[in-house]
Amino acid sequence: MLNKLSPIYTTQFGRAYCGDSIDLLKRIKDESINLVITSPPFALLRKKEYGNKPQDEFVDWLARFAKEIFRIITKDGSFVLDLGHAYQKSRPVRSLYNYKILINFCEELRFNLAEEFFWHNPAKLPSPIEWVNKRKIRIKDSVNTVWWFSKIDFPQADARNVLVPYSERMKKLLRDSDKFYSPKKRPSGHDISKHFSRANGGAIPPNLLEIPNTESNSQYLRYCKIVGIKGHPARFPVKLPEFFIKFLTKPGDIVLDIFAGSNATGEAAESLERHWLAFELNIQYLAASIFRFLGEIEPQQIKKIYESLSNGNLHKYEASKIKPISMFNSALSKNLDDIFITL
DNA sequence: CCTCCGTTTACTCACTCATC
DNA sequence: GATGAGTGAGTAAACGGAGG
Repeated sequence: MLNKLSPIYTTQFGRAYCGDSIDLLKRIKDESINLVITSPPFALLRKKEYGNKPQDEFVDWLARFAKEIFRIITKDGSFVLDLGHAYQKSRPVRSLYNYKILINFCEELRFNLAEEFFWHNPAKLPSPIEWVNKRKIRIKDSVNTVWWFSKIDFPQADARNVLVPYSERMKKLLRDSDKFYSPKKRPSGHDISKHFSRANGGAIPPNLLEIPNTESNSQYLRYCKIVGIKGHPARFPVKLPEFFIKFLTKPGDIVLDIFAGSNATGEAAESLERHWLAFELNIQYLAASIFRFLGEIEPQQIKKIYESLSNGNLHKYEASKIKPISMFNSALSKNLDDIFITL
């Protein structure tokens, strides 16, 4: 094994490593990562090209990674896990695999469930075809469960970073609370006071995250087309990691995605000035993920970069040299070498 | 030629967003 | 305002290869 791990590319804030995440996680020091956010291959019945695990092996398989994650996140760090649902084989009955993960991580690995989130993708196609489209005995499943785990009861979190605009009705109330609102005890028993009319800069968001996954002409996809490859087949929208990075970290913190795929997490972290690490087993997926960081460059140059990264030479590429970052805040600079164990 | 496998293919549709 | 591109899932039938 190499003494020093070599990223296949770096940016101003991040590093992308190719390899088995179990091995890579073991090279990270205890309590050094603020947030791990990831979406593993789901335990679907349909075989996917990125190699998903069967339902009966899934919990044990993912728990091996989670154990390392528990070790490497800071005391007040978080672990956010996006999981889609699946059906049992040959039955219109749900698999409980994502709930088994939740219970295993909390009861065996001693994670807290800080909060459960639901990612609603309204543009999800109606599926699975057999139960939903053909027989019409089930309706379309358009939410993923997103479990937010922590080690302690009070992990770093600030909802003020993820406030959403007030509704039109609430804006009216804030303009003239006397006219639109009368503080009193509600039938539910809640005593809604005068404080309800105080403007706090936005509404507290719900745990239902409505984010359509409809990317169709991003720079990433355009560059994939230029190079002549398909984009990663199961990308999550950048807005999803963006929400949790804003909510659970500060600028300069370190975010890790252990199943990085096309590195949407890295893109979100980079734009929010958080350091990031991306681990991905498939060199082609990881090589293409550099497209997110290149800016507008010539097609010939895009092809050259992709070739040199995907040929397996683990050629180190600095995206920041291609796309100069003008507004780099040096106060946030951190030596990412410090978080790795040197053998 | 037939059987027993495993593999491939047909089936079926809601919604968003950028661009023209 | 219309258009095109992109986003997936599980079953069962069809297909194809190996072996007798």
